[in-house]
Amino acid sequence: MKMSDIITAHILNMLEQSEYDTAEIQRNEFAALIGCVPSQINYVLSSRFTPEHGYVIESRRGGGGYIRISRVRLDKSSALMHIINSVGNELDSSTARILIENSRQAELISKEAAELMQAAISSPVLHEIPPIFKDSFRAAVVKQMLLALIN
Amino acid sequence: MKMSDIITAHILNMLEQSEYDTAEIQRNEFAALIGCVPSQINYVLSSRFTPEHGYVIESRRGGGGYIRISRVRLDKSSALMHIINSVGNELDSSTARILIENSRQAELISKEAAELMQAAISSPVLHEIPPIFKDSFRAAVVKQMLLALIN
DNA sequence: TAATCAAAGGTCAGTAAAAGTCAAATTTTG
DNA sequence: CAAAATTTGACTTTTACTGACCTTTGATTA
Repeated sequence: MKMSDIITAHILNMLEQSEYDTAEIQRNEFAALIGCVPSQINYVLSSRFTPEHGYVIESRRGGGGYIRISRVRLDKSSALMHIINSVGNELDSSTARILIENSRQAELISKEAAELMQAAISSPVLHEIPPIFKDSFRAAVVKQMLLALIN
Repeated sequence: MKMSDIITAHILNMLEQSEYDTAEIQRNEFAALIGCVPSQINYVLSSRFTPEHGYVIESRRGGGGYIRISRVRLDKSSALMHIINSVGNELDSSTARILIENSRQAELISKEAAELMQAAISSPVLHEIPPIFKDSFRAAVVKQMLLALIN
């Protein structure tokens, strides 16, 4: 396996562990741990953790220096999160449909995702559960599916 | 026997062995093994493993580079329809999860679609409906969502 | 306080390791 | 024989890795 892939995997793993999508390393120490030359860390960061890839790098030199890698939430994510939060515990049929259409219009979700969401709350599915639960079910499905698109 | 046929046979054989219809080679190494010039691998790939023939090629240059050949199913729709038909009126949690994972592995559905499907039948959603309805609900959701991907 | 030192991280250019391209030469096929 | 397919290798581009040297920062010392 390539050194750069190993380094990438390590960082990704740290980000995964982290609650705030942030990993902090000390370059020399980290390089020694993995067994590569320090400058290779920079290579990996600049080739695979760029802003285009959705990451932000901050660092500090000198004693007690560090390199911090953060996964940034794209704007879409926060917009979606906003929508999710606006959905209460119940969601009726037409509001749900409009919400999905609007998200699609705003390009927050793909055409495929929109179709999948409509399918998940379509009549054949609702037919399987008692009427009393429909609105809370719709709310839960829509929220969970939008949430899946953020992660 | 022609060199290009030998190369083709080797690749086909690797695909045959592979569980997920994917073969990965290193061009120089593979060429040396077979006893041909490296660029001939490209010739074979571009003349016999094209998308029209049902294959997708991915590659990476540089140290540790590779060429990956994958056989893609052209007939995704009928494969999906087959799966839909195999689902009865009830679907338990782990069978559903495996079904989605397999569809994903077989590249019948996108990563996003797989995540959306898992989200649609995740615990927070199921929590909204009485236990007795869960299995029939799962079956309906999965079928409707896969159906949406066909249309 | 100013000068100095040590401990980080940053940069860059050079080398190596792949894969890609293309056109000329050769072989196969109809 | 003529056209199509195959083979080859010289040259290009991309990606990975390394080490020498540079800059920044914080601490210590005269």
